Amino acid sequence: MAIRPADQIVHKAAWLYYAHGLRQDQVAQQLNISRASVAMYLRKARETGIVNISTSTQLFTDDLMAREIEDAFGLDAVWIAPHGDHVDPAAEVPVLAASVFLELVKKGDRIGVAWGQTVYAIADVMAYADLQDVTVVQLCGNLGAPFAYRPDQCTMEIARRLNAKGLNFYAPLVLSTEELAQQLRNEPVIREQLSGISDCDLALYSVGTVDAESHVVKCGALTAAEMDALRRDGAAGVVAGQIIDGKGALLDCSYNRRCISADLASLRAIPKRLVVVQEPTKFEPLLAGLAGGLCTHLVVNAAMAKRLLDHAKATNRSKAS
Amino acid sequence: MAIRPADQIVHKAAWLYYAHGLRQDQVAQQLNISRASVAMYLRKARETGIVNISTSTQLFTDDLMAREIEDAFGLDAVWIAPHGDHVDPAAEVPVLAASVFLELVKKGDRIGVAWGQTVYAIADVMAYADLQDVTVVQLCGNLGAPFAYRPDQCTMEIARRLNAKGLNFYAPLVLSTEELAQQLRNEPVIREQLSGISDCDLALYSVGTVDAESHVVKCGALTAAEMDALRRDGAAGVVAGQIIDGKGALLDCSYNRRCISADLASLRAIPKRLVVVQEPTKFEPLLAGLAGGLCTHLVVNAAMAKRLLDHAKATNRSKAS
DNA sequence: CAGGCAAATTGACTTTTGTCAGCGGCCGTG
DNA sequence: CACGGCCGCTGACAAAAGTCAATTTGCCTG
Repeated sequence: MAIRPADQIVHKAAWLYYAHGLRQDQVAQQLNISRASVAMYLRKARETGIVNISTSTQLFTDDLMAREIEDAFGLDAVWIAPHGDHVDPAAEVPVLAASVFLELVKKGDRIGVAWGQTVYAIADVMAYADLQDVTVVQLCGNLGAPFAYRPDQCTMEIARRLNAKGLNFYAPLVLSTEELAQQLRNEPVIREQLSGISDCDLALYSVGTVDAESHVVKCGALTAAEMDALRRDGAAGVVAGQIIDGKGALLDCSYNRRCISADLASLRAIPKRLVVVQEPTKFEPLLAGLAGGLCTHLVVNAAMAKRLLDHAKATNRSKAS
Repeated sequence: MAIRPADQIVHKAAWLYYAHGLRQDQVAQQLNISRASVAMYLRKARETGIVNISTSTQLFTDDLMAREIEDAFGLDAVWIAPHGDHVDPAAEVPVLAASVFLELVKKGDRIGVAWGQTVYAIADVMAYADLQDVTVVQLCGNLGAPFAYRPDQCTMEIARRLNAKGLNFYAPLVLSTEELAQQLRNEPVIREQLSGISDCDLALYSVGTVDAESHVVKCGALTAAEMDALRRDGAAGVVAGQIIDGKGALLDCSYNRRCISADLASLRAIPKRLVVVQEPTKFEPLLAGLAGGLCTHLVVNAAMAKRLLDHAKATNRSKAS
């Protein structure tokens, strides 16, 4: 991607301002344009990722609790969003997750992205970056639902923010028969996408609940009654559109067999698996995901962190006795 | 390195301001401090690398000339600083080099740094970063000279800017006898440092001239007359305090044998070797360095770029004829 | 525990930056 | 070639950020 001539001036302004530390009026003088234009160009530079402003997320890993969770669950890194000592507590987890995500991405990476409200919220607050040789791939099939957090939207939005290539997935998440799903999985286009998943360097997803509030129910992939039945059969959470049991293994059910999504083994083959959980109701699903080794890097809020730790301690005690 | 409690507030302020996009007065309100303090903390955050602001250097690689030089000399990447269409043309190369350097550094890297005016100028304008697991190692022995750009100063300053570990080199650059140099090289402390050089992921250096203006002459390691003699014997440039011939090989001379510095083979073992050249007089030395494969990434100004290209074309023509 | 010193904090002021309505040029169209 | 719509630029004003002297706080010492 060659720089368009129009971007040249944006780049120059950004360079003089941010790299050389000139003031806007000096930049304006230098480039023979008005200062107002400089201000505009600078905004554009920030929105394009020509200029990158990032904040260290160390504060949130430095928590003692984060260390304890890392140890208890064998994770590589944990970030804990403190509870509401600031204006918009709901935004804290996504904002933190977005920063963490950008910290984990490297040039040339291939990134798998699933879907859900949380993932979309992260995309929405993510800073712009200029990672042209990065590829963002969709981890699971699509839903026709009119929600903004559809798999393709999540992938596209993140790709847009990073200035990266977005690789979409042109198949429905769930089909009506197992046979059709199998056939579709064998289609070259789909097969290629699915087999490319294990080559990712980084994955981003949340976990879903297995109740009437679940996205797969809200999007019409399953009825609330069907979901209830699955829960009685051991369903504990949803990852990349698929239902897992309490141990984090794929639940043996028709729904999963009709699903076109990333194989759990492929997910586990991705070295960095960033899981972000926000809602308190997602405690059990998260435990399932952790048990199944679907997570190496975790972002949660303080309340969830506490529950995780309490759970780990309780489990240890019962083991010891 | 645990975060000191004093840094906590700096971090929080930076987080609210840069990650959440609050205004300074809102941050002040949130943290129950005055806005003036917030402004101060934010400055501190930038100076500590808690907040990172970086500008893409694409503009400077996108030049057609840069591509041509890459091809002509087989380099991985070339950046060209445009000539003085801006206030401080002398600062352009160091500022660009500093940005490029920061773009090339990755977490966990080991970085070799040589010395010289150019290297120090780069360190001096380098943005602050928070790369705690990075190690900066000094590539060559020290000089007692009262210049700011001594090897240890260069290493230390860069380490300070990156918040990295600085590994200094406690030996003189040149000794009076070859025997002593050899003995010193065999000292465990020194040997360890020297053998660690090839493990670097990135090296930063410039090349020096072989005249009375050379740093090794100005610092008293060689007299102007000795340097003259060496030039007649084929000396073409100075890299990490050592003298190389026109082909970029170590010149066979007493000075080099008395020198404690990075073995050229070790330098070549470093995957990314960033060479930065500013002064026009360094054309021949640069050619020598390029010929010796001592450079993979190059930052020069437009005038130097032109000379390099002209030289390459001339060489090609004479080859063809 | 008083005194003194340095560092941190703040209120008030100045400088710099963000914004937006309005102006002017450019291009496609009738 | 005139017209209208659109885009990008600018001037002027409002908002936000930077700065600094004065003051407070915390801390060490005698």
